[in-house]
Amino acid sequence: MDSSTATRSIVDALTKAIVEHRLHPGTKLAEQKLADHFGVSRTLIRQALFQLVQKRLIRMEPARGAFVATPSSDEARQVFAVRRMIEIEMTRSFVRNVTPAQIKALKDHVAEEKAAVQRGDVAGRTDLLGDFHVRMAELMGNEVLAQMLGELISRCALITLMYQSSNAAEHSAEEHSDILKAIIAKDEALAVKLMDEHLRNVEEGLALDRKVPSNDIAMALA
Amino acid sequence: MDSSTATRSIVDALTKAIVEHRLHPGTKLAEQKLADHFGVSRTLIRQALFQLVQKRLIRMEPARGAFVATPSSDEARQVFAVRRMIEIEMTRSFVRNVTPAQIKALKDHVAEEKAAVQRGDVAGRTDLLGDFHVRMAELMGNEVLAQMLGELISRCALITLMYQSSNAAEHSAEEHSDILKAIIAKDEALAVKLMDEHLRNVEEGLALDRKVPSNDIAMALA
DNA sequence: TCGACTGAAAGTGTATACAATTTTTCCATT
DNA sequence: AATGGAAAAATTGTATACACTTTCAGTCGA
Repeated sequence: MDSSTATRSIVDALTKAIVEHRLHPGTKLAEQKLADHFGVSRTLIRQALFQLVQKRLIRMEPARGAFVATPSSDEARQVFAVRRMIEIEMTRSFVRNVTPAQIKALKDHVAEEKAAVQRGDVAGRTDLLGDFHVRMAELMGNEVLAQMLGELISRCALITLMYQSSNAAEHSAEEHSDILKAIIAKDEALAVKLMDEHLRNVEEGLALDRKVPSNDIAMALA
Repeated sequence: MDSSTATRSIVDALTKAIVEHRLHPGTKLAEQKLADHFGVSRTLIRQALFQLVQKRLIRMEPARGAFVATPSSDEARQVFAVRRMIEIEMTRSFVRNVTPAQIKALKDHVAEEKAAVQRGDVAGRTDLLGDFHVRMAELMGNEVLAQMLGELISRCALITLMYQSSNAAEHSAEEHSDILKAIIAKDEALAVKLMDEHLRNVEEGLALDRKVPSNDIAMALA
């Protein structure tokens, strides 16, 4: 009946599966299998897949099908560069207009993060760490910003899975806490500096130089 | 044959038509008419429309069809706010790493802008004015950035059409020229300041407070 | 004349059919 | 056993069919 809702729910489900690492980079997404799983025809699956291509979460190869995206290290660096651009200014703007309610919301969020870290809930922690940034955007009341940042962070979820090194962002939660303190103190320069460093730390925690297993023989031997 | 290419070309054609103001905000996009026009079945049109929804260039109403988007003034302000966030930092980063080749490319672009202004080529001018910003992103070699900024500027094309006031950004070309001068002088602070002001000028040149003709009677009478 | 009902026309939402391509399987050949 | 290749199976790309919803025109009644 309602077109948007049907395919949208498929898009959401697949997005969630990819972001939550239940579908790994490179995985083939066969249309009929997805159709069977969701109990719909391939038509709707196809519509959903094309939307996921736009979100850069999958890629489609002509006549070969859809695959979960495998972002290159170059792309990863670019995504982080854009995140820094957006989030530095977002932080600046946030500090300037911050309200008590916003501070409380972020405090609650950081508390949740710490709780997840404490109880060793890796999946929950990863989720929450990304959400902190989207939460800031939402709290600013800028849906366009929240939307764009959300998409960038979805891509970061893929990137993280591909390039995660052992010493992956362990202290992100602490860094969030520090950023929040600077925000509360209305120390614009410090908050911006901490946010910039935080994002650089996350990026440096990745092994972006590591060779990624490739199916392409030509590339592997280059 | 090649799926991506077929529907992609439809997406591109429709995007171009919307951005170039050949399709006005609110226009109904009937699937069969589009299918006839492009000489394909509704299946492909549908796939294209769903992608355009993701690009926020159209909206789809359940069982009622697709319409060219009519961004609200709130959304317009948010889009500009995000543009400022991105472009301020982009400018900063650009100045820091600028090369002679990049300067030449921007000089050429500004020259084209001025030529378009001179000969009263309104359509060409509008195009070029947006392209200046995307061009900067491209020159930085960050495709992710260029892509995102491109999408934001596409939305600005719609916004401009809806809220354009008489004294619309006449001197954008000059402002671009001034920004470029600051870049050449490697005056980071000035370049950033000029870019910020430029984007604010463009936004203020719009009549975002003006009531927009609405088909929704309830809203029109509110 | 105006308004509400009714049926037809048009349009959307989804499934299915079918051609074209890719992948797999299996057998023959070296 | 390894290689090559042809037939079969599976998968994608596109069109079409059909149910359901909205829109519109025309008619009837007040």
